[in-house]
Amino acid sequence: MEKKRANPMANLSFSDEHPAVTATSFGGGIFDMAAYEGISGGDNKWASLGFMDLLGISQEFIAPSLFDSFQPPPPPPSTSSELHRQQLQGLPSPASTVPEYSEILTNPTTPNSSSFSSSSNEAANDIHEPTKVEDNEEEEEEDQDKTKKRLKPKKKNQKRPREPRFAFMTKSEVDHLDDGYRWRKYGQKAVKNSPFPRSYYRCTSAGCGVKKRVERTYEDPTIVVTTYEGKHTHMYPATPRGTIGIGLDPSGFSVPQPQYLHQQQQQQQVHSPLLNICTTTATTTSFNASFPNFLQERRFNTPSSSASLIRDHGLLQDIVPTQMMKEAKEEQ
DNA sequence: CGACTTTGACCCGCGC
DNA sequence: GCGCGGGTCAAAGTCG
Repeated sequence: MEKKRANPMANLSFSDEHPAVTATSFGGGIFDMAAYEGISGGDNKWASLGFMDLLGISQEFIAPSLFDSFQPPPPPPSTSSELHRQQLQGLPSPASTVPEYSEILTNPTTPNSSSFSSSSNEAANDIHEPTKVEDNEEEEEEDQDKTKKRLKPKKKNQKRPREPRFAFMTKSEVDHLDDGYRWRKYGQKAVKNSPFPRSYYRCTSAGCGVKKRVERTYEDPTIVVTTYEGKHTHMYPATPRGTIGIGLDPSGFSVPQPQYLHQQQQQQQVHSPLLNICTTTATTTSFNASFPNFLQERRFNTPSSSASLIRDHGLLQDIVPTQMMKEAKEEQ
């Protein structure tokens, strides 16, 4: 049984064995967290920073246009798992605004280090609807011998187009980080050249075909590589797992507390100049997945520090180039 | 009892 | 064609 997925902060401890992450790769670039922490005093402000904060993206960048096709934002984060979720959604993190989440302030944790990459492929132009591969054919075959598995042969000569993928690395002891959506595990496979299996999850919402792969890197077992595939076709769950459905206004968007806004402004002023996100060649052709939207927007809006994007060919080594891993290690 | 995980089998694409 | 590896299915088991 997988008991790691619930998002308890207790499962995420980087204070001692895993000292503060000093470098985070971001799509091929390196985000020097050590410099950040030196400025910030090394406290747990990290836990209250959203990914947009880390990028130095102020709320001006989170214009409505940016979220035209975006998922509604989540409730305030209670754990780093929720920080993780907000990173996925490219949202500022309205941290430490609700008493229930005060534990986040008492845990001397450092943030997860995340490395993002995203990709698409030639067939990624129309992925707005979940792929419905099998329909009537299958029902007709239901009466057939049920002792055999896989009675429903997939349509031949019909390549199922791959959804664009969005992969990132997270330093976490928790395998399945709670990003707010509800996932059902539908498979697990041993990964070649890795002692850690790869888990396959699917969004449980009806009609939503978003998938998620979770695996650990064999080079650094503390790094979890999560790959999202597809786009959610539903609203953000009102009461996601392990979270409380608060902080959402009727439109589904969270309303930052004044305290949060103030905190964020301060942090941006201080930390934005420290971001060192190197630009590499972006080969991604389209971004129809939800998650990379902010990256794309970022690239156009802030040429001085654009996030780099890499293709995901479906394998870990493609998602996370070895060089990137080495760089991250050397910085630690 | 529903939701979810586990796990072995199966399907498919790809390289040889 | 064959073998390998990735991805998926679905029955059975587990949990709350």
